This record gives sequence, structure tokens and C-alpha cells, in this order.
Amino acid sequence: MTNSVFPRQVRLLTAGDYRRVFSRADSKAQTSEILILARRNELGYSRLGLVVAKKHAKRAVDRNEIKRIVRESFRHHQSELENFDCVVLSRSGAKDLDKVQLRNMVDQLWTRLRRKRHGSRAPQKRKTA
RNA sequence: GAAGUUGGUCAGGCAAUCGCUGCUGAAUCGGUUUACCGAUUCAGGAGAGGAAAGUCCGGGCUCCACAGAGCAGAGUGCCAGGUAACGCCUGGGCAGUGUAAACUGACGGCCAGUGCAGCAGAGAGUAUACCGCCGAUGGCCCGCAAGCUUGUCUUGUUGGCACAGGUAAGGGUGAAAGGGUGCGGUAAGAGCGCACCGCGCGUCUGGUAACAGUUCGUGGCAUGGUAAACCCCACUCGGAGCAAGACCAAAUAGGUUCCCAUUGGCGUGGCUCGCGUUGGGAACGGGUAGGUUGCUUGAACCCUGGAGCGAUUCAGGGUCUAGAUGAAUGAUUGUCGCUUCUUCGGAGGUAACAGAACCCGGCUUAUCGACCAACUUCACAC
Repeated sequence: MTNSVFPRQVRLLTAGDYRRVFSRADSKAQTSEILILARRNELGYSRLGLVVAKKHAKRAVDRNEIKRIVRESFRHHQSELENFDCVVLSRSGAKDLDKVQLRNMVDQLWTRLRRKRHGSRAPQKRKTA
């Protein structure tokens, strides 16, 4: 299946797309280094947007690296997310993590986001252990 | 061999799998008769740097007159050359540092003008007299001699005082005390005089020049420091920037009211002129912030040869080498190389600085290492 490709339409492209997610996020998942906001869309697949502030990662190399790791992680997990518009924001600690730590953390965050989404829709059905 | 100086090259290599962004080709689908445009799939091939950085200079390009005149302002500043241009580069001069290879240098002018200089010191730019030296000359005192007008007299003279005054040799202060050494000279001294050295000016020689040499003449002689102080001199500079600018769809439309007005308004971002354009401003109400292009063939790179000490340039041949835009250039594995530890089985690390955004030329700053060439000093061998 095409569960590990990352074409153009899978990204958030315009300011309108971002504003839609920021104005009302259905669910979110976060650590002290990364925050993910997400909102359901009508497209039948998930999309990704990235916000890495210059304030948090001063060097362009660091910002590029964070973006690449998050994109790579999203590429491998997008099939689990069904139809969500996600915006990944960096926080101030992100640049201090090494590549492997950051990758593992983002991988876990997708899982947490999905569970949270299930929980918010149907809190009575939660049976995860 | 050791230490060092300068210049240059590289910035882990190869393979596999999965991704991302352009490009080329093919197929399918849609708009459609074709051309052409868009989407999807497949194949091929390309995809960060030496600094991409800081944005400190210089250009190209775009718009405003084909960027024009004056003032203001800014910049540069030994000389010559290179270049599209430069505040860059090359070569040379001068000064300084180093045993040397080499390196460093806002390096025009304060004998155009104005200004500034803490502390110390007597005195700091028309020099100056604190100590010291002298006191010839004038003054005062003691003694002696002579004269006569016999006086608190005059003249001469040995000595003394340091009062007037002289002095820039010596001491002291200072970053700096207004050429140096010697001889003469003098009361003591002094370019006061002379010799040599130094310096200025003119001249001559070499050099395109900066400058150097010192032939000859000349001046007793400084032209103290500061121009990243004003300033003077020479040269350069119009402004804004790819969010420039152009196009498509939609739309700043169209409309109402008020004010000002062709010696005016706007373009035009220092001011004035000039030039272009022609109504401008405010309020009410209404609407949008998508796409294409500019966008990569260029003062390009590589090779060979010619010119030149060199920067560079000329000729011939070859190559096409990122174009993203909520922003691609990545991840994993294996292997080789390098490297750290080692119980010699192996285990670990893969580096530093750092990420294109219209494009070039420089400068500056950051930086793990590896390699090459030339040169210097020391040691050894021949």
C-alpha cells in the first residue's frame, strides 16, 4: 500500500489550513519539547504542517533536522491517523535532543494522539491497557 | 629528521532499500478536432557550502528621465597595474616586527588657516631661569696707589657681595625641553664661528611613479605632536530594491459628500533646478490578501596553448552544473577507509563550522582533520 509515501497533498500548504487547526484543535499530544495539534478533516487522509520557531532552534541546520525527523516519522505513521490535519510545533528543548531520542519521542506521540482521539469521541469505550 | 612560513586541494568513499523537489521521455485520464494545458503512473538523469553565514563593500538585473546640473552629505587616500566594479587583488616603495622564510600598516597635507594637549615641571611652541654657572658691563663694600678743589671727592686697581643682569653647557620634570660630536670663542655660555655628521630647499642621476642615491650649490637650521580634530587637496558616489518589476483571475472599480487648485498636486526617499505625468486629498460604503513569471547559460566551469614577475587577459576545444516557496536535498542497512579502547576475541565513534532563496566578485567571522607544493632556520650524513 501507499502507507509510506509523502506527496505534496499530504502537507498543509496555506495560511488558511494552519488557521483552521489553530482556531479549534480536536485533540493534542505534547511533551516538553514537542506539541502536536490536530483537527479532523473531510479528505480521507491525514495532512502534516510544521512550525519550528527560530526562537527555539537558532541555527537553520537544527530547524531542518527537526523538520526532517518529524516528516520521516509522520511518513511511517500516517496510515494509523486516518483523516487528521496535524500541526507539529517545536518547543525550546527540541534542539537539545539527539536524532534518535527525537525520533522515538515523535513516534510515541502519534500513538498517544490516536488514543486520545478515541478517548474524546467515546470515553465509555476506553478499554486500552 | 625537528620546528616554522606561505599558497593550494578535499570536506569520508561505494552499494542496496524506502522517501522528497525540479528536469527529460513515454503511457493513461480530463479540458479538447489538433496544437496546447493540467493530473496520475513508469523510466532515465540531477539535487547545498567553503564559508551557503555576517549583510560590511562592489557590480549585474529591475523600476523611477537613456540618471542630467548645482549645493549638501558620504566614502576612499604612498605609487603603478588588474578588473564590470570595489574599500578587493597583484607588483613595487616606505616604516615596523622576526635569526630567517615571511608578516603587519586609514601610509595625502598640520613651512593654507583655526583648534586641542591631563599629571609633572621654572618653562610645552612668539619657548623657559627652579638648582647650577657667570657676574665681563653697571651697582654696593673693604684695601692700596695717584691727583687736587682736602671731600660721605675723583681716577685707577687687587679682592669680595650676588643687587641689576647674562646664560641653555650640566642637574632635575616629562611621551616630548626647539639638531648631534669636537674645536675655537666667551665673564659664563650659545650655530656665535668653523669641521664632520644629520636636516630643509634647489639641481643632477636611476625609476612610468611612489621613492632612492647622493653630484653640485645653498640655508645656521629645524619644518615638535595631533587631520579615526575641524579643515584643505585629489578621486568616486542619483534613489530604491526580486516583498524590485511584469502578467493572469478577481479586484484598488463604479458611486456620494466636503476641501484645495494649474507660480498647483503627484512621480521623486536630502534640498533646489530640471524632467515626466496630470487633478489631488479626506470621509462614507464595499472588496481582497490565489497563481504564473522574474528563476537560472553565467563577468560560468574544465582542459590546452600564447602574453605578463604577477593579479589577470587572449585564442581554441569541451561541459550544462539545485532552483525550493508553510519552503526538497533525507532515513535505514552493509562494506571499505579513518580513529579510540583492548583481556588481541572484539567493542565503540565517523566527527568541526554549518543549510541555497535573483545572480555574481570580494572582505570578515566560524571550523574537526587529511593531503600536496614551494621556501626558511637548526641538526645529521655525503
